[in-house]
Amino acid sequence: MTELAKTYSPQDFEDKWYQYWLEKKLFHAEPNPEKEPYTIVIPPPNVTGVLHMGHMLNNTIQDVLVRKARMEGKNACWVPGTDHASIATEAKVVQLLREQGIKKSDLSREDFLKHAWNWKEKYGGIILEQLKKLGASCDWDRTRFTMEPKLSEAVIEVFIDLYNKGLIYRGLRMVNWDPQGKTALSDEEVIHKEVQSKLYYIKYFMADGSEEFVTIATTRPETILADVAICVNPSDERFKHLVGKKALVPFLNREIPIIADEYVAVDFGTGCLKVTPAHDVNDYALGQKYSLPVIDILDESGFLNAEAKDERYIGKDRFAVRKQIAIDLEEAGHILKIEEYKNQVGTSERTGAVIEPRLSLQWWVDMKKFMERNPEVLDAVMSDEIQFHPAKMKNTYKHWIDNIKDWCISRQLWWGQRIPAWYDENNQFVAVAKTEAEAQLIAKNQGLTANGLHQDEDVLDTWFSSWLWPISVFDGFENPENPDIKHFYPTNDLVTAPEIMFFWVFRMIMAGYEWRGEKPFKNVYYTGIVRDKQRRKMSKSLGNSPDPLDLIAQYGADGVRMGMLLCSPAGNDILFDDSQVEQGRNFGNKIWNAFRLVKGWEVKPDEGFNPEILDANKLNADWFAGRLSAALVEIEEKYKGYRLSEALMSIYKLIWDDFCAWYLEMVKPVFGEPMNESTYQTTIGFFEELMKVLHPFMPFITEEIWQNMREREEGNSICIEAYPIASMAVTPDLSRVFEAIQQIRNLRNAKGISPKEAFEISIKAKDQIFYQPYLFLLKKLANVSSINFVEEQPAGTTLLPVDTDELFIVLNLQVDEVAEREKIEKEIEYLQGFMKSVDAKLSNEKFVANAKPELVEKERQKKADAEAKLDVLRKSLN
RNA sequence: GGAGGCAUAGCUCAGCUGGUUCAGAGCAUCUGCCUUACAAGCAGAGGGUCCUUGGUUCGAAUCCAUGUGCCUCCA
Repeated sequence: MTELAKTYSPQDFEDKWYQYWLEKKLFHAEPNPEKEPYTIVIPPPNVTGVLHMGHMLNNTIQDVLVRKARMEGKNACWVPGTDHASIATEAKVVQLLREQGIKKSDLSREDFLKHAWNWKEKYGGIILEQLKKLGASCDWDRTRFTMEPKLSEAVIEVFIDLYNKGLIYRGLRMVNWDPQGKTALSDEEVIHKEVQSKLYYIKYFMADGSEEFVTIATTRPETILADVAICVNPSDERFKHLVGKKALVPFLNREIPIIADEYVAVDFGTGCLKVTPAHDVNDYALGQKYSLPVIDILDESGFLNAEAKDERYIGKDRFAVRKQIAIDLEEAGHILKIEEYKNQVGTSERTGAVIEPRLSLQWWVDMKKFMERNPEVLDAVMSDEIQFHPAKMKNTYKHWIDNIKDWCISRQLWWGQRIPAWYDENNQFVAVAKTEAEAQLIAKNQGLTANGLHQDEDVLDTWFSSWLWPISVFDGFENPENPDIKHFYPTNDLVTAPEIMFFWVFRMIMAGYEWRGEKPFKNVYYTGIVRDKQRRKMSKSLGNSPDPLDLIAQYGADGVRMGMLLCSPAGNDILFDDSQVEQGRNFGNKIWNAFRLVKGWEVKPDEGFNPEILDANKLNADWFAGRLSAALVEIEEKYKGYRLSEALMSIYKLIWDDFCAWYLEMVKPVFGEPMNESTYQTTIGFFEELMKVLHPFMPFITEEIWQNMREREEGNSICIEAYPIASMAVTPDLSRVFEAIQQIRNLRNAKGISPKEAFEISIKAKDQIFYQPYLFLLKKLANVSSINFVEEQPAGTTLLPVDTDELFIVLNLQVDEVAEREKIEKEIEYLQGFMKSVDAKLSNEKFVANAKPELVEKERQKKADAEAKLDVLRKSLN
């Protein structure tokens, strides 16, 4: 490269370098006993997914961690892949088929799956391709899919294993039913939303023909058709006389008993509860307790079935019936009143449909028993064997485990691993087995003859695949002793969103201990949720989410990565705004131009240079080396605490402020002059180190610059360069010199004096020698033409206090004496206040007695410094 | 209804086991600069009763309690 573009344009090189990295296989890892492994498994995005801002954030963080580890010489392995997303994918395929005029019900299971696989082959990899745009350094040779044969086999084996251990059972229970997806959902897949609805007050007349009635409040009037009882609190005086009597269900005139149970709250609604065991979890429990019948009036689509009895409603959707029955009840005089009411309604995470509690036969994991077998699942997190970042997430984790419920794992779908359970011709359960033949064998061994053996029609919950991910991607079920799993497991870091702590994180920990006897990861980093400026969650339906690929096209992947990470401490939501990405892009531009400056220097051997320049540059380099080391230590600390935003901010300031604003200005030759060889080399060396430190965050620009700063051999890359280590060298402290420079610049600003106009200055210093090496620097950066040392303030000069020294400037214009005095007086006032508080402390016997000695000493030092400063200022007033 | 979290500059956040050179950073704002690397820039400046009220302490942004307001999860 000879000519560098004047502005940074990431589009020119980002794709090129990504291709290069792939070609050189820099992201591929094989087990290597010589190297310390560092592993991350990606939270597999849905095959149906397209990249959104959440993915961007999440995967950028993973990439930062894995790139840093790789540069540290670890055997870094980031395993990518996707999950099959049962409901979402099946819904997509059904939709696609419908557009082609094909109904799912017209297809056999096999044919449907063929369509589904076709769909997956065609669209399933999109999101992984998008991750490449972002720079994700995944080991693509290891890409896995939760429904590929090996992983599916693991799922089936795990199911059988758990069944044999007595941890899985089949049971008739109330489940969350998605009438649109026509499947059961786990509790975690139900999203509760507040909705505005109506509370209907309905009269139920007594069966004895009297005029008496009870009033019941409900938001779901259509369910009265499934009522089997009315329940009141036994202590409720209003209804005591009615307990044991019977009431009539409106329209149906079914006689239902009035029972009493503590469950009913006296002060809620009317104090009377209608009991519909088939359509409410709590009612179901009540029904069980009092042996009440169960009348299920809804079919799998949420339409009323024949059990509803009333012809007006049979075959109609529940919401249509709700409207209609309200009108009919009103006309029939059963409605006392209707109130506006806010309540929580469960909706399906995938389809958005309103969930119906529904009684159905499903497969469950017995979580309590599981936890009894594996107490480490909780203990490991509480004891920080597995560390959560931020740690406060531990509370939530514990609370959830303390209230754990069984996990419903069957789904009434086709896309997924089919449950390996077998039934006979009467649909009686026979066995859990991998194949029909094995099931037959089991039956025989139990002395059963199983005719018409057939497999369960349902598939397993997608999370029942995902929870095995850290093990299954390394084929740890197929061959638990294989070199991959032995080397790469347990993994190091997991980066995920807080809302899937229970869906996924918790269950992976369960699986880890159950099948490997070992945690699946050492650290869990919870990202925030990406929101817009109004704190709304970014979502497709709101349309408030920018397309990450558009952003990358506009600002470059580095800019987007930087913009996202600058404002996203672990566990905090990120309020996304384009301006952040702009800041990232601007930073890229800054680096780009610094590189242009350095590359543009004409370099000549040190011989023949003014020794003053050579000496000064040597000092400059020493100073920056010190800054760099200090920053490296600081950055390392932040990494250790998973404070990536802060680490990035430190790097940002190191490059922008220390390197560009100070160091480069310090060594920059005057216009037209050459740069001396040794300083040039040192500077390039610094630049190289800076690029390495920044590389995990901004992989593309750092590679581009790194490749161009020196001759590189084919196949080399900054990706695999050694990460910089802090040195211990003692370095000059320039803070007083910088302060002097800033004071002078400040003065120019305040007085409106051009930076081009050189000043003559005098210094009254405690230690003149100190300044000697830096006079050249002071002149250069503050545009000072001459410096001399004095004992007293020369006449007609302005004083600038620098630490405890005094700086005098010859100003060729009228000084505003009054303003000047005011400023100094203000400063004196502050220092006096400061002194007072320090004195108060020092004269407080209890403080001197109780505080640590070094603290007291510090206070004394403060006092001495303040006194010296006050001295300077007071003198300047005279 | 239950559990947890949060409250510091206009915005987003730091502030570790209490101790005024810690009230701080970045962005935004304002002022002055088209100073030959960068206007995607340079040099500066202003801005906060650390949510309220109590308490513990020699000393509280920091610990405790109360109230208020927001958020998340669960029912």
